[in-house]
Amino acid sequence: MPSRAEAADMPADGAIEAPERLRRRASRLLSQMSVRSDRLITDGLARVDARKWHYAVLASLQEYGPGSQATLSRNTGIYRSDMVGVLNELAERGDVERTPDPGDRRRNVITITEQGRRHLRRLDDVLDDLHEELLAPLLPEERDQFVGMLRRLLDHHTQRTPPAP
Amino acid sequence: MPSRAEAADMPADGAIEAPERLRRRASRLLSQMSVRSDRLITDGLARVDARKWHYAVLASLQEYGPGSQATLSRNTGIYRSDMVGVLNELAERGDVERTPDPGDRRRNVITITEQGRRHLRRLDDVLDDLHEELLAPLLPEERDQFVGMLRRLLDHHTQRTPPAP
DNA sequence: CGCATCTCAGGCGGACTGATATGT
DNA sequence: CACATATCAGTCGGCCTGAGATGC
Repeated sequence: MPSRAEAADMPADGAIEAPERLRRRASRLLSQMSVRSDRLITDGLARVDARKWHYAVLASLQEYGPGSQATLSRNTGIYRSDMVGVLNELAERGDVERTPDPGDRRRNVITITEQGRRHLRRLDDVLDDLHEELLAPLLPEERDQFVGMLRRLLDHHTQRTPPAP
Repeated sequence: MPSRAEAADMPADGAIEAPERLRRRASRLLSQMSVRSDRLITDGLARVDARKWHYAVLASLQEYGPGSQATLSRNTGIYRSDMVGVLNELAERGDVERTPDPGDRRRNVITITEQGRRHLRRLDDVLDDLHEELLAPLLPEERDQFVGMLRRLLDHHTQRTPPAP
């Protein structure tokens, strides 16, 4: 399935005009932009028959080496429940191998294959292009600022806040 | 129901560490940040028994005056299909009134009530606080930059791109 | 006629929870 | 025993499609 309606139904697209009040709220901009970004990435990866979860897992394996599914889950932000399916797909494609850990028989050790590495390189290129499109309106320097701010925000909200001793 | 697990299951939360590669991708940061932002806002509004859609509709009515559901849908980005339910809730609470348009009998004219205006003011205050929390790590000047960039990105990706004559 | 409006009924995928079996 | 791991089943709300009834 390629794109979306493009027709006489959508509200957000075709965006005639939005109240200035709403256009000031970072939360709204963030969620709307996230939807569009996700679409761009998902569609773009679909064109080369890939999914973003694949990229996340392969990148994590490349960077940290083989690991258990739980570790992968922590590194990528994919729920353990969902990780199962992602790894099934990747294993089916021959991008990773799943073998029991001899040292801890609860675990599977996931290893990236040579083919997985090739695919990762490919996906990195595709993603570079897609991000070029995504961030097109920003100057190179602004892109860095933007990414930097997002990082800081994310880090801040990723810390455990509740328990204050 | 208030918050989330907070316990020994989550992957994204508790974020031990994420591959640098993934932490550079604006699309990922965007979507993760959007999830957290959404949560903050949704939970915060829930505490005063409100939902973000309510705010969007009330703000639009306040800014542009009474309108049809289709217009509201275009202004807020809420699908017409979903608008029905949102307006039912708002009407039930007495924040808006839905009356048939005498001039065009297909339409309903939605009008904000005095109570709706009060609630909108209240929600604006709540949202100010929540955004203070959301953007806490950024300096005031950076917040403006951040919002400005998001706007530019959103505007860029909101234009109809496909049909190039 | 073609088009817009309101409504309901549903699909789809992502973020999550819970339970279970296994093992440390 | 408390805890971690892998798996499966299923919930929930957001985004979106489609179709029907009414009216322009």
